[in-house]
Amino acid sequence: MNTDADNFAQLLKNNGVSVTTARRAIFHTLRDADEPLKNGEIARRTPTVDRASVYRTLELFARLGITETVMRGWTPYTELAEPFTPHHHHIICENCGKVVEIENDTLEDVLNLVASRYDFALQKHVVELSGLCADCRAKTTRQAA
Amino acid sequence: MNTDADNFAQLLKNNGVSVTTARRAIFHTLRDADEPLKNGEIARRTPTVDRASVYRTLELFARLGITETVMRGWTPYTELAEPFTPHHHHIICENCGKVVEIENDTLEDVLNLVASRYDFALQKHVVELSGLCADCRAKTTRQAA
DNA sequence: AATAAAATTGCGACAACATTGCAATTATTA
DNA sequence: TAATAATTGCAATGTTGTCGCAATTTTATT
Ligand SMILES: [Mn+2]
Ligand SMILES: [Mn+2]
Ligand SMILES: [Zn+2]
Ligand SMILES: [Zn+2]
Repeated sequence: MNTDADNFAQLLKNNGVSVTTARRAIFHTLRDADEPLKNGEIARRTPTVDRASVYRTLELFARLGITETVMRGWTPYTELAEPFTPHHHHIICENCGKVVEIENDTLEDVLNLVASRYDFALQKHVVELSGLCADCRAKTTRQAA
Repeated sequence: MNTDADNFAQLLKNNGVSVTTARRAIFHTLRDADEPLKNGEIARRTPTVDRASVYRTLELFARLGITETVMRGWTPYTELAEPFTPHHHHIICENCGKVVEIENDTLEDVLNLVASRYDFALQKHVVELSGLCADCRAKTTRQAA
């Protein structure tokens, strides 16, 4: 049986880069978070690693596909990707900030279809939805009355 | 007949904010661009307006739905939205950087469906695809041979 | 286990990006 | 056109991301 940490180390080796304590530390920060984090927040939660190294590492992780980065408002958020988290997207409540993970095969299929219609071989995609959750809708409706 | 500039002024009035030269200038910069721009680039292309005001204005525009902001790499890009541009998304070639605009109703439908499945009333969505365009695929294949 | 070579890190300085309070200016309303 | 309210520029400051280089850590080799 393989732990995530083992797979992570293996992945680094396969790509010919060193397995270091800094990289492990940042990986753990990401592992512990249950939501995408701002890059600065990753640095803050990994005080043993210098900020410059955090950025270099996040760039490496992104290049190796260990992480994905999405935009919210004007801020990039990073979280673990495919090998360490099932592929998913997010829908965020504009009112209360609640974040729900989305998994939907039809959506994935349509994205591939669209790409091929424009003669592209799809490699990556970003999908971020936002709106009002059921709770907030209920509250808002009540207020309006 | 209504020009975009008229509609823009009207939209501001409807929302109870002033129609100013600074706002018009930034709107024109966006109007003239044929691609999403980095926020700093918007400031550079609108030298008559102070950078601080540019940011305040972009925030206002985003709030009123005049613009949309999408993330590329770790950088936010802004462009005009719905009332001033037909709703669309982008697919970008990872190799040559070519940007193609996407319009696809099925995609829009699926997004709404997915949102409602998670009990959200969809208000906004970000979709950005990337991969290899036909040209770059052809070149790459040839090289591999 | 010890060593040499290579890769990564931290440091410190810096540049770019973004935000803020407030006085001066401009837009709106009457 | 005068009074009021909203917006702007300015200038200072915070935040985020980048870079070169010497010190440290990792890896490969013995
Ligand atoms: Mn997907
Ligand atoms: Mn859409
Ligand atoms: Zn909510
Ligand atoms: Zn291409």
